[in-house]
Amino acid sequence: MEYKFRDIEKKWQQWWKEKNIYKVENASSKPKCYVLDMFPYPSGAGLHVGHPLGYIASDIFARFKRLKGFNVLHPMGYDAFGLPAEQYAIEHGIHPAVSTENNINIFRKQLDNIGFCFDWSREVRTCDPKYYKWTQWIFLQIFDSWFNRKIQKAQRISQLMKIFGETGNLQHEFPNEKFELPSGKTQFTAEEWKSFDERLKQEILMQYRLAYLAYTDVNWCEALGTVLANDEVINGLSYRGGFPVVKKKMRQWSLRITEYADRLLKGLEEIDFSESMKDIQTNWIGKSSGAEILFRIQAPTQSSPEGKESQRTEPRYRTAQTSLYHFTKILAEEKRKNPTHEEMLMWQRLKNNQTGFHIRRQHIIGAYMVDFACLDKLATIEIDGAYHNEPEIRKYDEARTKFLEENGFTELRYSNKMVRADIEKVISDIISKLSSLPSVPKKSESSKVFPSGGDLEGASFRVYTTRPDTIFGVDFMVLAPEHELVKQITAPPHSEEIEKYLLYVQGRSEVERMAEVKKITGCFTGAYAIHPFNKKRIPVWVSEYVLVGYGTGAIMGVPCGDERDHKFAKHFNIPITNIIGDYYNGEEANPTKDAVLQNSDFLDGMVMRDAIEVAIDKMEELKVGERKVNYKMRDAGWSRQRYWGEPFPVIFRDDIPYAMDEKDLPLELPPLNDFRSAGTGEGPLANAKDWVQISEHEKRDTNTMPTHAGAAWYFLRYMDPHNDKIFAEKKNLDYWGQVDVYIGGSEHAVAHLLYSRLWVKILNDLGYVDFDEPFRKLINQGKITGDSRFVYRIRNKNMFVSFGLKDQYETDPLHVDVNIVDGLELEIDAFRNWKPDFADAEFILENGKYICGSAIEKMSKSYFNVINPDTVVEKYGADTFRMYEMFLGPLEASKPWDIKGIEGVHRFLKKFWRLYVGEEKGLIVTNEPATNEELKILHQAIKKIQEDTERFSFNTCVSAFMIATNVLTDLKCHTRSILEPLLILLAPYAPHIAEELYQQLRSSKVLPLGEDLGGASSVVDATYPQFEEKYVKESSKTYPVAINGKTRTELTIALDATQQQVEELVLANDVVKKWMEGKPPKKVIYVKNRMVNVVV
RNA sequence: GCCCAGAUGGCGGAAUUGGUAGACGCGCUGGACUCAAAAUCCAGUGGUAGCAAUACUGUGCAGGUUCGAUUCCUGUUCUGGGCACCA
Repeated sequence: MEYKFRDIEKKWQQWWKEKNIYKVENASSKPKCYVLDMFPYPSGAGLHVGHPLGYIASDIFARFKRLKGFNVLHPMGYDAFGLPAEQYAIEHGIHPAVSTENNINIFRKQLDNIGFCFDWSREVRTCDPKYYKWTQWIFLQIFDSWFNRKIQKAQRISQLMKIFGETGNLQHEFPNEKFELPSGKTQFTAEEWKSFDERLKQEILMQYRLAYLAYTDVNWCEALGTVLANDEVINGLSYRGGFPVVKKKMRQWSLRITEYADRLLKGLEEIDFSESMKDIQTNWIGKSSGAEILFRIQAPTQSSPEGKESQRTEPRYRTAQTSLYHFTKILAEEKRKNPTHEEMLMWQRLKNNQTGFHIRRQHIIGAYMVDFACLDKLATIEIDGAYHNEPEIRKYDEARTKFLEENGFTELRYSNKMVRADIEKVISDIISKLSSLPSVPKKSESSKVFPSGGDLEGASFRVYTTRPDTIFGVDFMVLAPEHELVKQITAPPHSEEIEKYLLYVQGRSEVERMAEVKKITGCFTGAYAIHPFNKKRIPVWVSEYVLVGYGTGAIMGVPCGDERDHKFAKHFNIPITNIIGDYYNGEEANPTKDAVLQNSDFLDGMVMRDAIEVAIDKMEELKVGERKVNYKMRDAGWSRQRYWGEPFPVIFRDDIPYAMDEKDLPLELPPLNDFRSAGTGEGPLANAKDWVQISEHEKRDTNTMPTHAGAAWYFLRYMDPHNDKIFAEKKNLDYWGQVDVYIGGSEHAVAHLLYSRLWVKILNDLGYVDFDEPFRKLINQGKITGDSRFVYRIRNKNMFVSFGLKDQYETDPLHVDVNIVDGLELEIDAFRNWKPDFADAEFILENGKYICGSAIEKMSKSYFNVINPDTVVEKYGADTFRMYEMFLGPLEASKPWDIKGIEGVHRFLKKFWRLYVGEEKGLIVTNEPATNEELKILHQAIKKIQEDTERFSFNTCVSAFMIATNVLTDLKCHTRSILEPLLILLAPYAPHIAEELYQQLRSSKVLPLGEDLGGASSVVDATYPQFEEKYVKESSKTYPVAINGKTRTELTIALDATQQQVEELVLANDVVKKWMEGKPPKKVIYVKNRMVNVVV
């Protein structure tokens, strides 16, 4: 009987399905094992041979564990929300739900073809309302939580409110250091808390919530009217269309993951992730410790910005008419303390540069006071209340408008009603109007307003440094271009240059800004900072290599100790102070901590390492700085301006977000046909007006959650996938617990893996799950790359030249479908039929053949190098495919797909088959007793395969199967007691052939299955064979014998030989004697079971 | 740029703690079976020299530690990955 793999595989796949072989129960006396693949996104392109690599590995492991007596949870489902489906909908008008469903069906068919043991009764899809109901529910739990730093745990908001009612926030400072109350304070007492109105209370609580709203940057493309993902932006231009992209602030949800930075770091110590994965996460979190130092700004003088110090204490800012200054100033201060409700609302949104513009409130211009002013853009913003409607006031208003116009101001007006109804619209209108205004006319004499020098009374900024010991080596300061002080402190002679520079930086990505170290850019602001200790004047620069989001957005430049600072100083000819003596050679910076400090005032003579603490202590003593732990990680942006994601389960009542009632979940996506964004920066949901606007005072969020949301907890849902009372029953969560083995690509290193770790930690804090880390062990499978083929077209001709001759012509390489290339030789007829353009193509051949070029690249449709697993399975069978994918190399390594080697694996399975089944006779297994040699082969295989499977070294397992099969074939072994255990060993790898042979053995009357292996109804539930040492034990070993480390001969020596016996035996050997050339042996090294070495 | 991983025959790879480098498979060469082919089987296969025994050489490159290094250390070159909205 032939090995008819196609029939066999179809038959058993069907049988497994009918018998529900892969259904897993939540209750079992067996130990549990949870084997999980990373959630796949069902893309329209379907699976290529690279995708199943991890699935095959996890499938083998799951089957292996089941044979070993575990209750194994091995589920599969779909991360079905996401951008590609939405983009497809925009381009083809097909609803994401429809294309996603189609894609899932294709995906499923491809998976089924490979014979995986998934329990499909547990399938989940993130886009299913029954699923995302619980995604929303968990989001609400996060929204209803805050992080108590004292106990390093999340607690309910009600707990926080109770604390506020008792002690205010004196025990729990605002997590966001920049936040301040309308009074300008950052602390409040219990009494004050009680006196706050609802709006302020909610605003304060928002500062603590683990899911919170704030203004954060997006990539905004005005021309496309949409927000773009980072990888849709290239060199500051949109990927589609090449339109300019700028950073824009939008009010969005964030998760306060920064509060968990320390716990996420600590958790890494107890989980089994690869070192590189831990490194990536550690870097991402980016914990460092050092000091935050306060630098005061010295205001530049108008007349001589670079000149000598001015002692002026009066503010330089002179928009106010001098005679009225004091009067209006008092008035302004008065008004600031008693803002109207709407003014306060606005101020919460406008302050602290949230809009990207520096806006002041109750500002005096001339003799007039405006509600808000953006002086960089010469714009004022008025909130028009009833107050302004009185005739007298109106007259005043008109005079003011006239005055402002004459002085080049643009006035923006909004009614109180508008502010109350839709503040978002007002804010986004302000942003867009301000964006369209030119920045302050630089040399306008008519204007009484100068863009700089103002408000500098007490102006200061903070820098974060890990090297406070180098404080006396500071030669310059650098602010991030986005730093809020930049425009304020820039002196007029420099403002044009700065403006230009800021424009340049706006179009640069962070990676570009960090990466290009050779290209040094920057711009002097004209301002000086004052050294906190020696009061030296330090020039303040702006440069793109400082990022606003990291630390304080400002650094102190220490050229002798930091290479980047050094290059900067050299490039701009800034004099360099040497504080490390000989350690600095004048050519390059030296980041040492071992130097003895010089030129460093009170730190002189100290080793840098020790000076760090001394410097910080002194700073704290003088109140110019403080000890500080810093994290590179920022809070996670959780809003997407997209349709195809989970809607936020919140309702805005008068712009204050409130959690939806749990019983109203899920909040389903409204039906929509047009998925283009609203053009205002809002997502497509803004077009569903009825859905968004619930009532006059109630609105929904038009954003949706990122795909990370559904994927942050799906592994919990598999434990109880159909529960409609809770996301998963506690007893199931307790039984299955952590994922024991998680297999997937390293591309998820920071996003998915950090967010799911975060969600589990929060659920753990809130008492829903008992574990703190979701994944006990993580394995990153490598990628299978494609092997592309190229043809070379002669420019402007429909003529193609073979690879070896292409250099004689001017050619362009074109990707050619790998399916019409045999090795490197192009099938010319197939090529002509491939595309109409090539029907008349002519060829220049070498040796009568057209030879293609080749390259290893990502497997991608656009490279025509995609191999569909279906075609491989059709030709060789699923078992061959599974084993070949494993045989290609180590699971974690990336490797190119090469179909050639698959023949060898296929041949192995045929050879394996022939151990059991004769060509004509059918089953040829006998009950002969096994020989010692056969038993040795079997038990060597059991040991090797068991150990290697446990450590995910599947490629060496395949080799081991081949070796065993080769030797047993040579021995003509057909013994049941050898072949039956061997079959079970193979079952995880090649389940179909194993099931077929197992069932043949079972149904054979003369050959009842061995009781010790379970005699189960399916090979899936057989018992894994037990390794027995006695069969592989040997009494002697053939040792390599080396003289001076070079192997010269072999000797068989008894394993229990003593050192002395070995020495005698070895020295008596002729070959050894020859190589010793009569010299006496210095030493004989004998390592038992390894080797012998004679040193002469 | 920063961080990480990797480099072994013509190819994919093996060598688990420093102990016979190249297991296993592909490819290639020769042979058996066959009218022929496919399939299957047998033998050989890192390089150089040699009929052979054997010798020398060999794990990206340059050094070092060691009786002994693919493995450990230092430096270096190249390749791949990550660096915050693809998933």
